[in-house]
Parts: sequence; C-alpha cells; structure tokens
Amino acid sequence: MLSVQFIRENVDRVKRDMLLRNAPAPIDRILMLDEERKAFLQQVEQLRAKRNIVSKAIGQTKDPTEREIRITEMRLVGDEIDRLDGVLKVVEGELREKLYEVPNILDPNVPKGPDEESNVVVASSGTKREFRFQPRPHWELGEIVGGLDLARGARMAGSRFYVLKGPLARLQRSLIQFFLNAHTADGFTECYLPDMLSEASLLASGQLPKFRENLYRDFEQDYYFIPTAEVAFVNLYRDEILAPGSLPQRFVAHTPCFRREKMSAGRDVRGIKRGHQFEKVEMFVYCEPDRSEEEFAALVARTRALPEKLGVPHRLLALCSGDIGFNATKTFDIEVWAPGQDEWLEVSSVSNCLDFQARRANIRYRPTATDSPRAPHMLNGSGLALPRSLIAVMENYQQEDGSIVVPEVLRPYMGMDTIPVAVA
RNA sequence: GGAGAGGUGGCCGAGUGGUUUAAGGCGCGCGUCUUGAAAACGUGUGAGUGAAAGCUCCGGGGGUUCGAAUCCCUCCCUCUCCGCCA
Repeated sequence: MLSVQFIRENVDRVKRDMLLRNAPAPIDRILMLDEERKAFLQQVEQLRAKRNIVSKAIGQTKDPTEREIRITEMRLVGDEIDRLDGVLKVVEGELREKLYEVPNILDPNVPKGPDEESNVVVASSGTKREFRFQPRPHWELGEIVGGLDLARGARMAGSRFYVLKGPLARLQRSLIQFFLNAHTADGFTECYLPDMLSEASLLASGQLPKFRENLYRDFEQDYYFIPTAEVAFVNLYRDEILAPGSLPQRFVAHTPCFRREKMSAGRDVRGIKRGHQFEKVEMFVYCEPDRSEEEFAALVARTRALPEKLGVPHRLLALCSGDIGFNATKTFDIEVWAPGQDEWLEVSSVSNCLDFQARRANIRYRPTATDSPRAPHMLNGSGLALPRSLIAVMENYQQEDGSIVVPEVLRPYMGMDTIPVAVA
C-alpha cells in the first residue's frame, strides 16, 4: 500500500495515476480521515500522559483521603480515554480499509490506455515457423500422441480440468525442471512453499480484501489456496527487519496456482490454455530501492531467454495503465506463439512493485547497522507458466503426422527425441 | 484430536499489581590502546508515531484496575507425551 504521507505529498500524481488505471480511489477521504486520526490521537495521548503521571503519584501517596480524591479523578480520565480510543479505532479502521483499496502508483513510462488493446509490443524474438501442412491445435495433438485427457479430467473435477498422461505429463515435468535449473544455475534460491496460506498473508500480499472472489478457500479453516507463488514470497519475511547486507535476495519456486475465474462462455474454452489449476515457476526478488530498475531489466532478460532456448517465438509487451495489476508499478508480459491456435499466449508477467508490497507486509531492511529501517523493493516474474509453455512446445514442434519433436534443451529430461503418435 | 509446559529486545534470561524510564549477560556499533587484529577498558545499542514533550508496543485480541509484562477470558504459535497418519 501507499503511505498516507506519500499520498499527502503527491496528491495530484496519485489521483492522476488512479484515473489512468481506471481505478477510482478515495484519496480525499483518506486525507480527511488522516487529519481526524491525528487530532484524536493527540487528545488521547495527552490524557494518557496525565494518567501515567498521576497514577505513579498515587502509588506513593500515603494519605488515604488524598488517594481517594485522585483515584476518583483518574477514573473519569480513564472513561474519557476509553471513549476517545473507541472513536480513534473507528477512524483508524476506516483509514486502513480505504488505504487497502488504493493500487500502486504507475511508472511514468507506462503506456496510457484503458485496456489490453493499448498494450505495446516492445520487442520480439524468433521467427514463426513455416508449415507445409495445416498446424494442429494442441488438443488435437494431445489426442494423437495420447497424453491429454480432457473428458476424464472434467468427469472427476468439472470443466476446465484435465489429465496429462505419459509423454505429455513428462513434458510438463521436463519444462518445470528445465526452468528451475536455469534459474538456480544463476544463483536463484529454490524454495518449496505452502500452497495454502492464511487470510493474513493474502491481505498482506494485496489479494484481499479486493480480490476475494478470485480465490479458492477451505471453508472450515482459515486457508486460502495460492493464486501464484508470489503471494507466498511476499509473506516470506512478513513483519521482519532484514539485516544489513542481506539484499538482494532472489528466489524461485515451482508451485501449483489456483484461480477461481468466472470465465465467460465461449472464451478460451478449448484445450488447456486456461484452467482453475495450473503449474508455474515463479521468480521473486527482494532488493534495495536504487537497484530495482536493473533487477527488473534482468528479470525480463532472464524470462525472454527461456522461449529462446526452447526455440519458440515470443514477444514482449509493455502493459498499459489500464491493464497493470493492483500491486505493480510497471509490468511486461511475455507471450509465446502458438501456431496451432494461431495466437499469442501469455506465459509470463514481470512486475516491479517497488515498496508497495513491503509496506503492506511490514517488511523492512537496514541498509547499514546504524541506519533506520526502510522498505525494500519487490519484483516478481513468471519463468514460465506451465500449460501454455507446454502448448507452445507442442504446437511449434509438431510434425505432419501429429508426432512432436522434443526441443534440444528438454531431451535430457525427456529421454527421447520425439513424442510418437500413439498406437490406437 | 487429547493431556501438560511455555511465548519478555538480534539471542539468552530476570521480572507474580506501583522508582521497570524492561535487571543482567551474549552479540553488535563507536571510541581508547595496538603496526594490524584479538584481548582489555570505556561508551552506546529495539520499533512505530510526532516539530518536540510525549504516547504506544513484553505472541494476537478482549477484560479487571486509578495503574497490567504481572490478574482474568479467548485465539494463535512452539515444545513434550499420547492418538491418528503419508
């Protein structure tokens, strides 16, 4: 979240960014509540100071009449403190509630626009393969190689669930391995994380209270299923002060992701492109504020290297103001080409969230032993998301008979050069 | 899930209603000494808020009281034993 102080000192900028986001935010109300809060706080604290002094004196007073008089007096002061405290709590509660609703400010270079139509392609790499036959979509290929079972997935769990079998299950695992190894080889620390988190954690990471309807939840206990590993990484150091010299820290994890998406009928319905559950390899960086720009560039470069190594064309999009997520100040998407479906598929979002999440999760670091604590910057990026990178490999490497050539970099994991046509 | 014991500063640990402004130790910072380091000695050392005085924070929340780290309720977490289980 943004600090009240920052909002106070940058009212115009904050209001403008909220407009650009199409996200009306109660900025004036927040400033008003903050003024109220300060006024009540001052009153309460004066009374408390008085009570502290007199109460101490009571402890040392021998004369019983004198004691009685003061105790009676302090009883009234105490009542007044209780009353003001009650009011203060209400004001602070509303202030916090309102602050939780305000999204991050925008990086000045973010393209302006209301929705994804205004996203800008800023780079691309790889050339689309020329097919001498009509390339098939992945659900047809899955049927031909015999590793994709949509019908049984739907029967056991409902629509949008599927089963991967044999070589396709292995292909997915190979991709995960390949991604994880690529990042750990460069010093990212691999983590195994909880796939369910407490309500407090989802609040700290910005999923709650605003995006409750997108989350799956255990309905007896306080557990939410993570929609992305980012949520867990944000909470890794919640309520901590990191020691001098402990930044930057770079992490990577493979987790499942669970998203309750109310999908419009007819959109993305075929195949496995969009589901309620999917796998993802996620990178996460904690760093000092003056380094976050270069960490962002490094994350983008690192992410782009993956489709390049896989031999799949990709393009890089700068998300526009209306399409950037709540926590981010700036986001680049990486999309890979899926020739069978004839479309670009989003496989990664790389975001710089500045200190927005750190403040919300109450994470600080000390630059040197004598400095006071500051909020670190946090960045995240998928590298990469699973069913879609799987789709891209299948569709780009398909052959006329429906068999799939295994990309060079995945062969050590697959133990085969080609996924053959299944014997009927 | 059952029974018991706990949760105090970066760490250990004292504190059972009023000079506790949280003792003491370790660690850490700074200084003196030293060619340098160690040791020794000195000194300092939590966070938040505020212009400051001050106020708040002893796992979270609530209560009793003029006054709570201390008493009560409740929740969470850790440890030990039992049960269950991959």
